[in-house]
Amino acid sequence: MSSSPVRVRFAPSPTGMLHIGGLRTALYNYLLARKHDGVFVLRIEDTDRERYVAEAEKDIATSLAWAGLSFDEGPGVGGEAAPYYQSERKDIYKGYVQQLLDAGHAYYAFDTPEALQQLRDEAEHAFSYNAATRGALDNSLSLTDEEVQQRIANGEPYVVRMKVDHDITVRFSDEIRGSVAFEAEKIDDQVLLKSDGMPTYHLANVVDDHLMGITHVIRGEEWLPSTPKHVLLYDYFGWEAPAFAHLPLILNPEGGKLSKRDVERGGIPVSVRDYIERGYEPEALINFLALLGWNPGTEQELFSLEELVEAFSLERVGTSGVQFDLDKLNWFNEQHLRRLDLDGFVERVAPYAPKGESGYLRDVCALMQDRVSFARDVISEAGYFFEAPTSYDEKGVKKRWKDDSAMLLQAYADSLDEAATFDAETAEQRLRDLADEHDVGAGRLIHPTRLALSGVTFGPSLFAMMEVLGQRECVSRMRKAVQELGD
RNA sequence: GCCGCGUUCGUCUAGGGGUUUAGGACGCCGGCCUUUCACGCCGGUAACACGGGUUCGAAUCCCGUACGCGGCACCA
Repeated sequence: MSSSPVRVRFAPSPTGMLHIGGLRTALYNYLLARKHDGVFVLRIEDTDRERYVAEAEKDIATSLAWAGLSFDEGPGVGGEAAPYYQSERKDIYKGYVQQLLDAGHAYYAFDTPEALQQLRDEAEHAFSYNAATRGALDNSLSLTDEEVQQRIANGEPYVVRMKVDHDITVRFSDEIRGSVAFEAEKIDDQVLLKSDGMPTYHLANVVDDHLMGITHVIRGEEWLPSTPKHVLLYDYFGWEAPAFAHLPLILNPEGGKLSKRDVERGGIPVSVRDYIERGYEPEALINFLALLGWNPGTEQELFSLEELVEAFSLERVGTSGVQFDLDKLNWFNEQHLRRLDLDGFVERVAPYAPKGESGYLRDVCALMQDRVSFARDVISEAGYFFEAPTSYDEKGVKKRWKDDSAMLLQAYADSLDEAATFDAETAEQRLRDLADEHDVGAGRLIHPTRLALSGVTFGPSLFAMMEVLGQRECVSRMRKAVQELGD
């Protein structure tokens, strides 16, 4: 275990609801921080005013809180490196851009977005703003100083681009993939400062990670191709780059990038919010996500968040894209539901339950905990605990309701009605006695009784169920069934 | 098109030169338990992308091919 002060950050962009892949990125960051008694920072990368969604930031906070991923520094909690909104750090970036400009590592460019788009459209393969093309473009490297100053003074919009020198190879080590190399001539002169005065991700990300003392940048694999730009930037500033770890992408069941479309197509929700709404337990989603791309090297599958912290390491994160399997998530949900103690389980079910006596819900839960995949199933699959059946399963009736059922059920109801005490044991005793009396198998009574009480042919142990339902309710439902189904 | 990353059962994965008749989990199939249905337990199904090397020996190392994914914005 390392004793170096680990500082990691999760830096989502508030452009939409928190993505499931984003939650996994946050989780891995969180795990590394907690594992090494480090610091987990939340930073909001809101430099894109065009795509800003006000609701998004709240969703990020809500989702992280729901998942149990607490952060040590960030919006709301503050910290030494505040502010944690990039939009509030504009002046900071300005200074660093100037530093780059002064050192000749960056330059002004006046090309309009439209002009660049046209170049891209006209290019045979792909247009790149780089050492080979910049001389013919509208920037401070092709213009005289006076002209540049004049145009800026005139209020002409401009951007600042990083000047990437060619004929070098940018190498860096990725914690997950090992050594990665890119030829500088393939890297373009990335815009660092947009014409609206906002930094781009690349600049802001490097400056902030350095200023915030980030030691490990853990992010999705989609960032791998732009990492050489970041490495170059650290170099220009004379800063030591943090360790990089690029996580394999989460794929949809067809093997493509998980997108909104997958919600309708494969039933795979993309937003964390959707998982919350569908009733997944946070422990299950976290456990599932942790194992999606990482494995502990043991055969343990079920983990609490604390256990994940204990077991986690970057070295055991995989390298290839992983497909999302809803069946397995569902299995984790069942497993985590069963791990709960009864009171804990009741807490999860309570929000779905009709108002009523809490002791009763607890009794129902005790019978249902091992039988459901989702907490709400207790209510949806065993509604008969809360309301008498209004109909009887047709196929069940056909199979289980015999000629003598009405008569037997009537007799059983009468017998139970007279009982001085009522619990599972007496219910069973009286049923077996009655069966003996009429010289029929117990099943002849058990099945029609279940049908009468629940309307369906499946469910928890009949006698346990009867005890929970209570004497009066059982007798009444049985008599009603005799009337309804007759003979 | 260019650049990068990847490739073990359908899916998540273990394994990192001989311990492998390639292990576990989900799913699926079968059985046991239960006069219900589940849970649980037991068993089964199913994989090293391909081709060359290196080596006494390769799923494991190297090269190539194929395929997949990602990136190539004044988006992150």
